Amino acid sequence: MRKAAKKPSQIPEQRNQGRHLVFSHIRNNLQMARIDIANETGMSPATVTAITAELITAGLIEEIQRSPEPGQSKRGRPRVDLKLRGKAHIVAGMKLTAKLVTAVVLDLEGNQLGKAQLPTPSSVMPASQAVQLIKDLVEEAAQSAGLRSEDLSAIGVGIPGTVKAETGFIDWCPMIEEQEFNFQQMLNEALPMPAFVDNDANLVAMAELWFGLGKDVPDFLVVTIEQGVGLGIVLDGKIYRGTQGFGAEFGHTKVQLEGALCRCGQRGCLEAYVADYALLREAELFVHGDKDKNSERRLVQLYESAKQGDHTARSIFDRASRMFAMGLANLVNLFDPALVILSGEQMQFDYLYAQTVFDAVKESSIQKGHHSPEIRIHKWGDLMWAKGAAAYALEEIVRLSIDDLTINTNT
Amino acid sequence: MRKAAKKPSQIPEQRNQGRHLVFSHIRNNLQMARIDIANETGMSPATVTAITAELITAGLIEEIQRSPEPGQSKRGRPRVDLKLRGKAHIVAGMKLTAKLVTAVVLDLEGNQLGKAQLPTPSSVMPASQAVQLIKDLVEEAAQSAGLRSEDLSAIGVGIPGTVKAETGFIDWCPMIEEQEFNFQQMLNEALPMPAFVDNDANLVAMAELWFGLGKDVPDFLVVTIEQGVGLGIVLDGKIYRGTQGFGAEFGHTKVQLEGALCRCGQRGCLEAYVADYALLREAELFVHGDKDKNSERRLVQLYESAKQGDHTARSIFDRASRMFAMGLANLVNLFDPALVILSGEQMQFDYLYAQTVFDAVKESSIQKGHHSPEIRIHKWGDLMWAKGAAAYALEEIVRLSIDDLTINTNT
DNA sequence: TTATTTATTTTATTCGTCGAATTAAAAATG
DNA sequence: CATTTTTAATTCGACGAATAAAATAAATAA
Repeated sequence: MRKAAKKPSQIPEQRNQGRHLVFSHIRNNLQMARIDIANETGMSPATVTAITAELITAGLIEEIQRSPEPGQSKRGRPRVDLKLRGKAHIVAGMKLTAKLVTAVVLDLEGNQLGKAQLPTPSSVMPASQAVQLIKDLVEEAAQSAGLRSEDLSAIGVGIPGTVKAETGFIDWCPMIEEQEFNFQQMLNEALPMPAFVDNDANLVAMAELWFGLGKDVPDFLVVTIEQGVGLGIVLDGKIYRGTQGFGAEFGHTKVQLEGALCRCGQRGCLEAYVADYALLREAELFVHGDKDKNSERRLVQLYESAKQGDHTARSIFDRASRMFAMGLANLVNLFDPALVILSGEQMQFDYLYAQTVFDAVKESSIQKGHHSPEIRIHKWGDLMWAKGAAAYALEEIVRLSIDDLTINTNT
Repeated sequence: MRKAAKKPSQIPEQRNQGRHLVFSHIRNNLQMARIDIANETGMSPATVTAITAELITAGLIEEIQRSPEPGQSKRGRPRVDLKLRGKAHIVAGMKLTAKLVTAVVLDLEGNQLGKAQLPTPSSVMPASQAVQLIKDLVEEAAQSAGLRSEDLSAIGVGIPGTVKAETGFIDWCPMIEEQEFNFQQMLNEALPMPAFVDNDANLVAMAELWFGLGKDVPDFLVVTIEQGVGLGIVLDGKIYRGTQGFGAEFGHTKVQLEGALCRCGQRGCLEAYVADYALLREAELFVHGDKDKNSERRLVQLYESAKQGDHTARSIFDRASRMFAMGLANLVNLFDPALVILSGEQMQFDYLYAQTVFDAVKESSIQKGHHSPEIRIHKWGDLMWAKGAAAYALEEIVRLSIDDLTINTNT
């Protein structure tokens, strides 16, 4: 018994697949003509006409006049491009961290219509307070876009911890007091629009998939370095979440037996070597004189020292980058991805994104008859995570819209 | 452009999917009635009748009388079970190693009809010689089953190295002199039946998927310890091969920065701590007196010493098992699988399969709100790898048979 | 023997895709 | 400027596949 039995019959399912296929092709290419959709998907032009007509009626896509080709002018009936209709859905995406909650408002085309930020009242809070916080933030974000929160079709929420994305059930979240509860359900009850909750590590992958470097690549990995080390896995165009919605704990893969203590309580985690707190912990032992109270500034100072050739500071970053390279190499050896994206906001600590790291990764991968995957660095604005959450909301709400289409057409 | 355009139209494709679905359900359950297939797949009974009729006509499945239920006798028309028809396809599977080539003959039901073994003439040989070797072995295996090689529908071949399974193209193989050539094509030209070539690490996973513990689990990992350390990844019921057909190099993930030298030339590979040669290498430094020429016996001696409490011998195995646990924990953290199967033939060195290892894995995985995956040990006979190769051949030949059905029905 | 129950098959209908023919909208031609 | 050519998009009829509903089959219970 490979999969649970499906209730709905198979016939409308076929059409539904077609609709999703057409939609995702238009989304990925930003705009394209029906004939190109037919060619790329292998469907007949007749079918494409039928499906696009449905999607236009539903308001999900619209026609635009193709800007005249700069190249040779061609004869024949000009192709009419289709593109997503931004106004079809406007969503908010937000990311919760211990210090700050950030939200962004996007339309279906990916245009940023507004944003908002609030300080997190306390590093741990009851779920009800988190719901209220999100509610306030949605309101503020909507206002910044000149909208009311009722105008939003959905919201996406990214949190640290263990989340079963299909249901929005939280097993455990460092920011919330409760454990094992359905956060998504709570949000749905408190908010006027549907909410979708996912682990924040997956959000950057989602952002890359919708708006970034992963648009044309079906299999890639996204590694982020923030406070911790995150990993998003995209296989066959979909986020891989593991069987418990808990895969991709890259930051806690072990790179050293009985190694440095990690904040998760274990030893030898990659994070315990490359995360901010790991670097500062080492620096404490050597830095004398006045210490800046602000940990972020202390880190910048450490980095400056290293760049100016301070031996101790240098060795701290050296070890971190070697460990990071080792972890990356392990990923490459296990997944054999087409592309690895190093994605982050604060790319100031570029020692982790240096050529020496890439070289080390390449050397640590099996080489015989094998090309190293492309490793690309992608600097994002500070709203990246929130955008990923918004992308997740868009994906889900579009899925619902298209599925609804099936039901309504059949009545 | 997510996927290359497909030429064949979509209509027969739908039916083909249905056929594969029905077939795999029967295969997984060994035998089941039409009504159960309908319930589990969500298809209507009418469709199941149509598809099973096709498959019966094609000779791939057959009806059997259901053995009367031991429980309460039920009223109504009795269900008629369907099962695979063993005689539909008989295949050989074989595994090539530096010392021995092993073959097994299976029918579609998984019955073992024969087997054969030959010593490998030399540890490295030209491809043409490998082809001849396989040809001889197929002949011998067929004879042992009372068949001629012409009676075989296909053969599956597992080799170490880098193989692109879709085409059977070998990038590099430690046993063969040539590099970057299409081995499958060579075999097809030399043999009367189609051949399918894959990396041997995937074969055990295939064996588990068809005949073993993975039958009911769509996502699992298979770890093998032989000379090296192998990993097969099964996601969504399919072998995951990475973008270059080169994923799952678990043995060469790094567990120690600048660590022990591996035979691959790199340092710190897991294999360099747990493989046979790694253990012997350490033992050399301490064992005095007469050395047994046979490395396998030396290893057994070392193991005996450890069991009898020899401190040095013990520490060698200790470190190996700790490293192994670390590598396993990394897998669990990255993939979050439902099941990890430790599968092997020679399970004599059970220090790697000990409870302490499992405990260490559990402790090295993030635990909050999260269950450790089941870790199961599966001892197979010595033909396991060859059976996996046969399973691969069966899978491919069945796929061809079913796809042919589409074409022939439409004429 | 008849009624009941359950599995399977048959039949009529519906849905979806496709090929072919048609229409649409442009440039090239004369 | 009308006509031809070219390419895109749409329409239409046919066909394949899945389904619901009805019919049939094969057993047990009464």
